[in-house]
Amino acid sequence: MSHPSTEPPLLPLLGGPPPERRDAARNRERLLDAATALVERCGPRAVTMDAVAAAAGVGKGTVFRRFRSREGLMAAVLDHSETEWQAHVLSGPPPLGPGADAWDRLLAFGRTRLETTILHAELIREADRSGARSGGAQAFATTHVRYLLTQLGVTGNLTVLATALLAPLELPLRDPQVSLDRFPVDRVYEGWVDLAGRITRRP
Amino acid sequence: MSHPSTEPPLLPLLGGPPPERRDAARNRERLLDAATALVERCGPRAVTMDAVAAAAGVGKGTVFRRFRSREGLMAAVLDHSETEWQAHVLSGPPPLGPGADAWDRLLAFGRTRLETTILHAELIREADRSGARSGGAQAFATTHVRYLLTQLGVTGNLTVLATALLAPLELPLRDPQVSLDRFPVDRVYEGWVDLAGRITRRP
DNA sequence: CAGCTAAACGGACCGTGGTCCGTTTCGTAT
DNA sequence: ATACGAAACGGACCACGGTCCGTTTAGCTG
Repeated sequence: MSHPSTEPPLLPLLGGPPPERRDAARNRERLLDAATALVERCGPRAVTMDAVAAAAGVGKGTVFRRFRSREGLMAAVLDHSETEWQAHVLSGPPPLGPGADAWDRLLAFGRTRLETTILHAELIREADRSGARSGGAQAFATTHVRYLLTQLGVTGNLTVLATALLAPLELPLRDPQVSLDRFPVDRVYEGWVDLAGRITRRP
Repeated sequence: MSHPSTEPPLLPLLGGPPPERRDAARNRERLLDAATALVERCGPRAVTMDAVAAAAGVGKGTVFRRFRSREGLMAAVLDHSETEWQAHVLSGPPPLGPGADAWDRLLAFGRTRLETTILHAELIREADRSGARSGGAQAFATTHVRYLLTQLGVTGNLTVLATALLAPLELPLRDPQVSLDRFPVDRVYEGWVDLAGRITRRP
């Protein structure tokens, strides 16, 4: 024990878990690409883990070590597809991005979130079997809505209020009737604006 | 074609689908009982379809003919466990049942629904993998909330408003932190009352 | 009661999600 | 360059959900 050189953490270990080995990172990317491609081509429902592994040229065990479960893999694919929207929300042009006042941002948020939900409906369902919803996607939306509500001077249990506000934006998941083919989606959005007005106590 | 006696429907076939054969009904009950018992003993997560079939003394195919899927079976068990609560809502004593004014009924609804959700959390998760939620349980809650909102003179898109109102009552499903061990559940209920006030535009 | 049909039955069978463990590879320390 | 421990790899393996189809049975008709 005379040589203290066996201690790896010379720096305070800022980044939490140790970094990924190079082969691991490479495989993660291969897998994500393969999965995305397969999902696009066949729809999420039809994609099997074996197929993803094969397409990525990797063993099945590797898929599960990286993504834990089928649900985890789908969540990763989803997150990846939603980064663009998230970027728009965080730093895109107003009214969705910063610059507009909070109410207008909220409305833009609702509209675009509703559209995105419809667009990714199948993938969301696959990524979120058994509503654990700890996945990045939901967390992002919740955080942002809480922020906007605060900006609007809303006080109270923000978790409850944000949950209430977000739920109807997921209606397309339950009711396949609600699609982009106009009619019902506009109706939902209209109702949602009313709801937002009530929750923020607008006259 | 001279004998028209081959036509079964002498009466206009009021009851929709034809009634169940006696053996089928018997097996449905056996299966429901067996499933309920197993769920109670081992928790829903651990109950396999083979086990239910065996415990009911029935072939596996029969389980699937009756309940379509594992999810369907769990939904049936859940429905059965929730009948008592539903009866209270429909015809029990006030303020949950009829007799009290709509606002008080709504509050009682929220309280008891929250408690019931916590009580049946695991079962609900198993019964509702991939939020189809066409199951009786959710439909009942939605219908009742819409009714109460109407009584309170709320106008607008009631589907959207009811969805918003019901969502936070399912928070325990997402956050295992929220349990009956007092603190957080009271906090959620408090927040929900505030939400209900906002949605019905109470001062 | 015999005969018939549609429905219900059961369990062998299949595909897929998930695990396990012997082998290989990476990164480092000497 | 070599040695070595930790981490990643791969694919055989298992369990469970769901289907299929040959067999049995309920309930009617004459």
